[in-house]
Amino acid sequence: MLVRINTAPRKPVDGQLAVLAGERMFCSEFRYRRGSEIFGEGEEPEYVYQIISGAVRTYKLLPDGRRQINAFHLPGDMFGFENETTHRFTAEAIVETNVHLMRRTSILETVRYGGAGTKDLIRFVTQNLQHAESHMLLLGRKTSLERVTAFLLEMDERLQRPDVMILPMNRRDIADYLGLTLETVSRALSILRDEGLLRFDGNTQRRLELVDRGALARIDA
Amino acid sequence: MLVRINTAPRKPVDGQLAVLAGERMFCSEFRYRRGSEIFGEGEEPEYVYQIISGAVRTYKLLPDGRRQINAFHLPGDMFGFENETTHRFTAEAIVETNVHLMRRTSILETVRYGGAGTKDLIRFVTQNLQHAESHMLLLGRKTSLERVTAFLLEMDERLQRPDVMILPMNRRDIADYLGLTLETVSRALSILRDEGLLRFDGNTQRRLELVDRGALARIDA
DNA sequence: ATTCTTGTTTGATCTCGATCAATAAGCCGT
DNA sequence: ACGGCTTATTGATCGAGATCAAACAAGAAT
Repeated sequence: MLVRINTAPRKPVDGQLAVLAGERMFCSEFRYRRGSEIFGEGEEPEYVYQIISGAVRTYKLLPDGRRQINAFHLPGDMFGFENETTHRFTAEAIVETNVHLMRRTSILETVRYGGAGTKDLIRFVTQNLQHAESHMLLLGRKTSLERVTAFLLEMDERLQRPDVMILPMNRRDIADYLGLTLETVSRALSILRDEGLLRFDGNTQRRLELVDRGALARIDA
Repeated sequence: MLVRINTAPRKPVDGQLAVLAGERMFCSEFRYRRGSEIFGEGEEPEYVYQIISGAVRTYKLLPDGRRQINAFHLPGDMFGFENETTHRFTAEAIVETNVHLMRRTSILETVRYGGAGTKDLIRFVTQNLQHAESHMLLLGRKTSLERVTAFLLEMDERLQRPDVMILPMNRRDIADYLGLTLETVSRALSILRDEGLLRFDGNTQRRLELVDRGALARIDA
């Protein structure tokens, strides 16, 4: 029997960025090592990025080091667009990551001249906003078990429900995304495992299999 | 000595909506009673709103009634724009509220035909996103005292630092905005009062005066 | 004024998730 | 394979904020 795992990107990678800027736009490629910074909060935005392979986290820090991850970006996803003169958060490669990048000014020109990409740009920003709004509900009002379950279902969907899900991020990243500690994330995963809703696959804790998506969906209020 | 309070709107109310749609656009007026719903989550979006006077809360609910308020809207603010076919949250008047409203389709047409309002629309959505991103940091990582302080400073700024700030929303609204309970909000306010950073003005708890904005800013990490 | 309702504060106690701590399990390079 | 390092799990304890509860204050209606 064939087991689908999410090692290879499953979304078409050509889409959004090209649409946004018009097909003939120059689009170079770049590779970031695991853990390296792609851009920092407060820096001037030069490029817009689309992930070819790998994974990226974007986050904000408080002065004392507390971290809130806004979003994880997976193959096919765009990130880094700014309307202002500074980046509002930091972006880092979670694993070795290949991206397409394109000058931000190219995209702004598209908008200025009423290009076809304008609607897509509005849709892109709106989708980010939509994600942020549901994440506020999670952060403000959900329990730890609900948060972890919501995270699993979000990743499951974005990876197109693979049989075995390979998470690129560690427990601390998940915790900083969900407003929890890594211990609480680990405990919640253990509970879900003990109740038979998911399985850790083989001998590594980053591969997991959602056994009962229905029951998980019922937990995520 | 003249004491500035925020009973009257201080921002020009003409701005955004008119710019967005073009000056000649038809723009009617409407009044909502205290507590009444302006639109509900899941409904089809018909209008975009700009507040003339009053205040509005927008929120999401979980099935069991837990509520997360995304944002408060004050005189001059626009809200209710949707790119999708349904509203992503509910909007209610907090107090008696007068709005300008304009058909959503008019605004979408402006974008379709590459109107001057397109850039403003992108800026509008981006500002919402920006607010949501910093609110995620608050909800995920700040303490109750930091949250309440951040709320006070946010309102202070949006009301243009009046000498006496009149909050239109009650403690429960503030709590549901900050991911806390109303008791915790009340306790935090009492702490700030006891430490001399703010005063309750006269005999009502909704009027307050920020005595030491510097100290408040230092608390809000 | 008086009553009713709604909103706010304050206190007592509880609980969920944080913190502290130890162990275990992978991963990587040699 | 081995050792060194990072990541994850699990247990014990703590504490910030929730919950439960009561008293109090402020409007609004009569």
